[in-house]
Amino acid sequence: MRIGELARQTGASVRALRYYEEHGLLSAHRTASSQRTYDPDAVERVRLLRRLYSAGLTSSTIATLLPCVSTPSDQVTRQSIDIMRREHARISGQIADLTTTRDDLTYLIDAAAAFHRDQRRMS
Amino acid sequence: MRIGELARQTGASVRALRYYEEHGLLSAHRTASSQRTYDPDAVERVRLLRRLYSAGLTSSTIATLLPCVSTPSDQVTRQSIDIMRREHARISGQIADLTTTRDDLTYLIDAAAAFHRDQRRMS
DNA sequence: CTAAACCCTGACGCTAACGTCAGGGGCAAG
DNA sequence: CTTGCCCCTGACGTTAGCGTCAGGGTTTAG
Repeated sequence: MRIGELARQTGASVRALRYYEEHGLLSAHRTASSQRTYDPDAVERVRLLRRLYSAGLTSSTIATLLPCVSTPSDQVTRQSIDIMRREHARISGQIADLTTTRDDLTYLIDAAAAFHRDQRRMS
Repeated sequence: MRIGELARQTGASVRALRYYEEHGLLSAHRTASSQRTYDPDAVERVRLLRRLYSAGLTSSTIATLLPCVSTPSDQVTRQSIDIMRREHARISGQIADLTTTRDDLTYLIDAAAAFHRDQRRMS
């Protein structure tokens, strides 16, 4: 598949896909005319990348960890384990914060909606 | 309390606190010489701001919601309720993604650590 | 009184993850 | 052949949330 198709199937922009490649996170074959061609499993790869990005990892962190993900327990170093532990802790903390915030919002929405109903009843 | 003290108690930088004020998220009294002075409850306010930021809200989104937070069920509009609902959904999704990613990491760390132990045993 | 530590207002700098534009090919249909 | 749509490589633009520096007052301990 070509880049436009991959973009459609993953929700990533064409620019973003080139960016991922530029940073060593995604590879492509090339046709004689230099057009990128992707294997079907690139779709899953890109979805993984997007999850990692949205989890707050940076390109270079992802680049360090990807060898572990694609060929588990092969390119493993003490350093990569440390990075994973740090990210694990960071993400756990972030989940806790987000949960707090979400609960705050739940409370606020309930209160606000109730108030809003009352207001309508009064008018 | 002055700005440096507030920074220490919240973990935010002095620059960040001024930035929050600049965007209408934090208010301060001023001494005759223009130095900012904060009420004690500014500490909690700043902590709330940081949670919201780390939950991925932007300054302008926070600015829209803050009236609801500080004076619950007062400045409530349909619009602000919609915003809160959208953010609530977004955050829920983000928590799910983060949980997936964290579980992936847990698995990888276990596998990697085991492999690493084996490697040492072999050498 | 004076030095150290703190605060003020601009205003330019920075990074990440792309957006966007310029300029130029490639290929299938009609 | 040409119209239309997709693709290529630079390379500059953008946005948010601060960092940092310049130049200049202020507060406090001794």
